[in-house]
Amino acid sequence: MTRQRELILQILSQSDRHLTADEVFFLAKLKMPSIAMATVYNNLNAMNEAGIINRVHMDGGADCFERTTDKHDHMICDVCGKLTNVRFPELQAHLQSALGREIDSYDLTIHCVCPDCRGRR
Amino acid sequence: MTRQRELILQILSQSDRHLTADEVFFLAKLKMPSIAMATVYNNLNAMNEAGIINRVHMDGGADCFERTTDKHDHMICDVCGKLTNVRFPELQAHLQSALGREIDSYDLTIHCVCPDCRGRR
DNA sequence: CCGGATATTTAGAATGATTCTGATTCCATT
DNA sequence: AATGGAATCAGAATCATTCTAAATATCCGG
Repeated sequence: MTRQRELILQILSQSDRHLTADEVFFLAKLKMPSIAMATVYNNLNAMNEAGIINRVHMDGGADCFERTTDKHDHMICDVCGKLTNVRFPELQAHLQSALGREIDSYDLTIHCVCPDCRGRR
Repeated sequence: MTRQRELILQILSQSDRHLTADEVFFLAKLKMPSIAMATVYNNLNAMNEAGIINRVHMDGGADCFERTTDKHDHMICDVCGKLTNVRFPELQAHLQSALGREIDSYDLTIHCVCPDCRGRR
């Protein structure tokens, strides 16, 4: 656990939203001006593989990262593009029994219109 | 519908697996040596937006494309990396009622060990 | 506390997928 | 045959991400 990794993890832990590598880099530079982009990616990748953080793929944009909490899925608003977390506690078991096979993991992203945008129409 | 688009669609329709833009380009060049990569991407994007084909994101690799058939999800083998289609006919309705909101669409990718790799251990 | 092995960081170059650009070609219509 | 609009082409450009090689930090046994 280097100072750089600690800082990156702190940034992700304190953020209330998903951050791109660029955003993490920008925020990290405020606290540690010498930090390099490669370091940000190195640590994001390492922590992602260790399961400490999650990488989230965004269609037509840079990947986002978030501090891992409990297993959850993602919902993207078709109107404003906001990414939020949703939870379906039974889903893995459900898929597993429908498939008749053990599942290691799954990624689910739902596209819908978020409450804010729905109300605004 | 230009000759190029027709060819690209034919290539995807006749393939028994998901193809990257590069693979489509290679196969298209065999039939039409003057075709350009930009044309392949233009048409893949246009047909994807029109719902005629699907773009499938692959972790750490180029996106893949397939001719659209019925709605289905994807399963990637953690061992050999093979991508196969799976169907959960009830899933969208299920997610919708669990979420209490209308869903426009969703993407689900399951990570597991495919039957071939399972048997081989 | 010291020396050396190992891992990490840094800056910038390199990569790879995809998109953009501007000129050209195609096709349908007049 | 002329016109206009859309699609194509080749190659340059872009963007996110990874790689490289040198410098630095960290850790461990003595």
